[in-house]
Amino acid sequence: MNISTETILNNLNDDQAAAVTTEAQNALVLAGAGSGKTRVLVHRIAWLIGAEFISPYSILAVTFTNKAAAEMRNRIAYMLKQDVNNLWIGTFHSIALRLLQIHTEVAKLPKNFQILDSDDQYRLIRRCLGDLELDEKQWPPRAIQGFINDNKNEGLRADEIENFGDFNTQTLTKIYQQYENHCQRAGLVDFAEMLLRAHELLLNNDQLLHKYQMRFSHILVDEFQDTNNIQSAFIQLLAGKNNKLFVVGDDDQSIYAWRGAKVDHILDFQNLNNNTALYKLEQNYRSTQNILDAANGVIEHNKNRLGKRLWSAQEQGDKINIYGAHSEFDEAFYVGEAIEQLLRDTIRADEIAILYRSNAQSRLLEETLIKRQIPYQIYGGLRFFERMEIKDVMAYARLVNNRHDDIGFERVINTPTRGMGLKTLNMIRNHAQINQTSLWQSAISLVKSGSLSNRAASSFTAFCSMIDELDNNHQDQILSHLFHDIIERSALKDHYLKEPPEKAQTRLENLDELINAAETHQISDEDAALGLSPLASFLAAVSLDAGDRDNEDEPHVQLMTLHSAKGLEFPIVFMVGMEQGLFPHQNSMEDFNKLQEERRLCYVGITRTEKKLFMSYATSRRLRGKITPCQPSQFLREIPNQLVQQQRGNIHPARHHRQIIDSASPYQQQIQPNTDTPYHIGQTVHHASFGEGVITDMSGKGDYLQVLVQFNQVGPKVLAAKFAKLSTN
DNA sequence: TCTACGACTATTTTT
DNA sequence: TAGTCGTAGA
Repeated sequence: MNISTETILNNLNDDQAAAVTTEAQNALVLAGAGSGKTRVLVHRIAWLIGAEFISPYSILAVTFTNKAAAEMRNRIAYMLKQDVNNLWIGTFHSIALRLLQIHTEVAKLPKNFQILDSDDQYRLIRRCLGDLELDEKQWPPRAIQGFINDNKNEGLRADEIENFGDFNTQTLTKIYQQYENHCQRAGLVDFAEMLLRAHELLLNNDQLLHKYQMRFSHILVDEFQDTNNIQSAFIQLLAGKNNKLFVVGDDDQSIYAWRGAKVDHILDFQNLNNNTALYKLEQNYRSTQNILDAANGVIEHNKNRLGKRLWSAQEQGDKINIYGAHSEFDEAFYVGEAIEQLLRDTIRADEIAILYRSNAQSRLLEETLIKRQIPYQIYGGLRFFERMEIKDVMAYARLVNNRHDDIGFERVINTPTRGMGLKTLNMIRNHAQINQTSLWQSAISLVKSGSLSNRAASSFTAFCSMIDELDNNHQDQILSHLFHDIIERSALKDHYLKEPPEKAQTRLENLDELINAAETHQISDEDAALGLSPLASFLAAVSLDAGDRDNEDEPHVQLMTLHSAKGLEFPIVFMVGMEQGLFPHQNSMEDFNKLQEERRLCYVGITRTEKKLFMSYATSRRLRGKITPCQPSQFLREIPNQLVQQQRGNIHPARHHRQIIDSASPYQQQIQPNTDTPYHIGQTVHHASFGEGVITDMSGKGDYLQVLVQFNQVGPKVLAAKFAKLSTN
């Protein structure tokens, strides 16, 4: 080993070093935001290999995203200056998948089983509903999807669900069962299934369990606060009584309870695992003290915390800017203006992030940035491998790989249209359902028995020979050739070209990108060892790949939801839409636990900031088509007052809407300079539905003019003058 | 098979 | 308001 222990401990603070060198069997590292969490994990693994001489082969490291896994692997290799290929490091899903691939037979899966993404899963569920002749109105596929995944995350199979004679649960369970049968027959594995089946694989096979328990003497888990029940059970099972568990997490950053993550796992870790040493990392290397104080101030309103208080050796820094806008337009204008100023002050665009609670908020901000010609990049939305054209081509590829892939079959049997409409497809489905075969098989036998219409029969025969030919021509195993052929021969290209030119253009570009991806796909040693063909290896890799590619050429302002900002950091952060009902979100406001999660989300947002934080809210906003008066978010008030620099407005709850009277926005004047309004305070006005009232307050100008009207019948209302059509008699 | 229109809905998302 | 989705009708 060519690395000294000093090198490993170099540049670690005392707490970090203590965690890295722990001799306790188990360790729980509570790592606050920006406290060097990944660093500790990387150094811990380096320490195990370099100082304790543990073989990389005996180490398992688990993360939640591919990105985190890749980063960790690189940093370890860089530090140790050696290849760490035999170190198992990956996401829960990729590790589970690997186990299933190695032990397909024991796991009762066909050798060429396929992965279902959530869109595929949704389609399959709808098909199951059709099989069972259930009405989608009464049994919404989305809800069923939730039911199935929730239960899988709890480790429950359909036959293990208690229904207590409840009809609802009985039906849901029946659908779950039908879905499971389908998957089993067609060799399909969804994301939750991967984890569940990998867990069962070890749980039900003492020999295998023993083998892996003997192998992985050291198990490390990142983002432990985000584990769901099955993930936690999997880790605990693998760790057994004797192996060493090293988990890192932050209870204050748990923001995924709504998808099954349980903070309890981190809260209970010490009780569950004897000999656990606790380490807290509270020194933050990212943010100024003011930002940390603000974050601390907010998160302290939560109960049941393990308790941490971030501090920084950095300067106090700037105060937090809070801007009270009149409307979402005013807010966007403010953000645009502020960003332009920052860019003039030599801040690079990619040093700036705009964070919001929900995706819908991005639109107006985008428009503003476009207008000002500020380059930006949006995170989220459709991922590369989820795009329609990509999934279409992939479906052909899946059929080439495995004719019995029903998901692929359903997707492209009539795309582009080839005269195999709903009627034919239903016939094929029924026949398959009765005979328990794949759709492909079913279609072949229907053609043989002459049950299909001539048109359908001949078009299926043509489809068949196309897939076969693609397969035959692919004997050279060069993926890019295959994908090129698929795109040409399937007539998909012409199909997309019928769309509006701009759309078609993007689609074709994406297809080129897909050929690129195929060309650069490298089959890993493990995949090769498993005997996977390049195609099979590519299909599996794609299923687990979010496929977001970073935009490198020019710096862009980053726009994303607060959720997707987790784990990232930016010198300048804008948190917009800080309003009751939007953030905290309406659906989370009444429930204590949900509100706490929203608060943690706010904490995550604030702690993304290195230097300067701008927060903003609007006193009125168009929500679901309706202009709604809004109150500043309670989280704004939880920030200690002395840290705040209030740009305009007042974050304390309005008394009789007094706050909208205050100074007009300097930014608004630039939109609509000095437009005289036809209204004045004290004026009597008439509204089509609210009736007669008196204007008691006004703010904004021009298109953005808002009036507070005290109506005789319905009381006070804030109205946008432009839309309210008030008559003044 | 394609188009048009009405109904419905509207947090957060990795794998 | 705006976008998606399913169905009716040509």
